[in-house]
Amino acid sequence: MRTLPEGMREKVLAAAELIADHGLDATKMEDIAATTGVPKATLYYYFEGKEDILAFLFTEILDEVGRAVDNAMRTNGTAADRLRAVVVAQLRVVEAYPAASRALQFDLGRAARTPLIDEQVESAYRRPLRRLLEEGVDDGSLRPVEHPGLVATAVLGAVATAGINAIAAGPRRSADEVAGDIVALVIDGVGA
Amino acid sequence: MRTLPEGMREKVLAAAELIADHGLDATKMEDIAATTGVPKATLYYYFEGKEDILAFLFTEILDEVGRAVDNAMRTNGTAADRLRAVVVAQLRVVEAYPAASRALQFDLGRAARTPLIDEQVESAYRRPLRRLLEEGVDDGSLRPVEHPGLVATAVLGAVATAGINAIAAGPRRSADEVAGDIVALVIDGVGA
DNA sequence: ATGAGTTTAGACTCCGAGTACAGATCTGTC
DNA sequence: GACAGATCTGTACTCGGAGTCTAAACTCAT
Repeated sequence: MRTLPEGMREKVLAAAELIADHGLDATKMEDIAATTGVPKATLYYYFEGKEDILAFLFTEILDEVGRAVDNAMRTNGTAADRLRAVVVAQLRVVEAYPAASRALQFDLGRAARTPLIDEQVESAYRRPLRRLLEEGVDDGSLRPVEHPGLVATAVLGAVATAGINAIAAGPRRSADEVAGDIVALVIDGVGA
Repeated sequence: MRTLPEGMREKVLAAAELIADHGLDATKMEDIAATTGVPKATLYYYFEGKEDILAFLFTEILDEVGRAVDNAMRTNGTAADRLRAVVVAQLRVVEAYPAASRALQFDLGRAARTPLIDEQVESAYRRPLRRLLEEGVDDGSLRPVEHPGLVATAVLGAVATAGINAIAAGPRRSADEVAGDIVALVIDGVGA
């Protein structure tokens, strides 16, 4: 993928909606050209193909998540406090990029097969969560778990699934409205 | 889709592995024919097309989840007890159908866009969870949450994501090994 | 004005989904 | 056994869309 010129980024981001609605394979290059306003030949000049466009969209949103999570990790307070902040940060990105988030969930499988994307998911989502779980044991704000990696994956699944299906789709709630329940689930569970 | 004759079901289930590995669109009808041993013309005799085969796979696994969850719901004990049983039941199905589970996650978007499949996800996963959350408030075993539907989605996301990525893929742990951490997360959270 | 990089239209190749159909094989019925 | 109908399968076909190629137009620095 060539580096995009001024303005091209925003145009191409508009393809997210299309892809989220129909899935990548049902989306024709012609359609992407039509909705983004970037001619097909130009798309092929900048991107390797359809998958590359999808990878670009994912990279954009995962970069954003990475930055937001990084900031949340830097706040001071207990690990539990930072865990709350990380979850809220992730939900806010879903709110900011609803179409790309939906596309990401829908074409997750493809995403996971691209090593670069996979690594981004790892570093933006799973690794920080896992680190927090470990730090929380040290500072006493979180309880120890048997498999931290597994629990990190579960938390990621909970936040992403709920976020996407309640914010970017379905009831279209705000991130803040959703955050309470999700944070409470992660920290306290649903037990009485 | 015509009703399948004796033995055809098992053969076609073998396609799950293929689809889970490469995704549906990268999987050629010829490939499915080759790995299942069912000739392409015969596949088209029984199924409308590729999507129909995928829908069949999803329906099979979702039926299974539906049955397992149903049984778990029928056990006696508090809502919290049954919630534990439901989560374990869902993890066991992932363990029993790893390839189909991976395929489901891989082509999640397609599943969500197919009304019949979507309804099955709803009735096998989300509705029971939501009902348990409500019953748990009544019997005092679970705490009330603001949006039960949202929390049900989050729990589904946690269980499915962790199950698929730790049982059907990645570390390939057993359902029982994974269940402890996941159940604990859902009921008690990770807070100290 | 020249040349390098960018942008685009349009025509082309190639692959794979799905179709058509005819022949083969199986199943029951008289 | 012979026939009718359904089931099964090989082969040849159409058609749409991904990606390629080329050449022309346009931009912009020197």
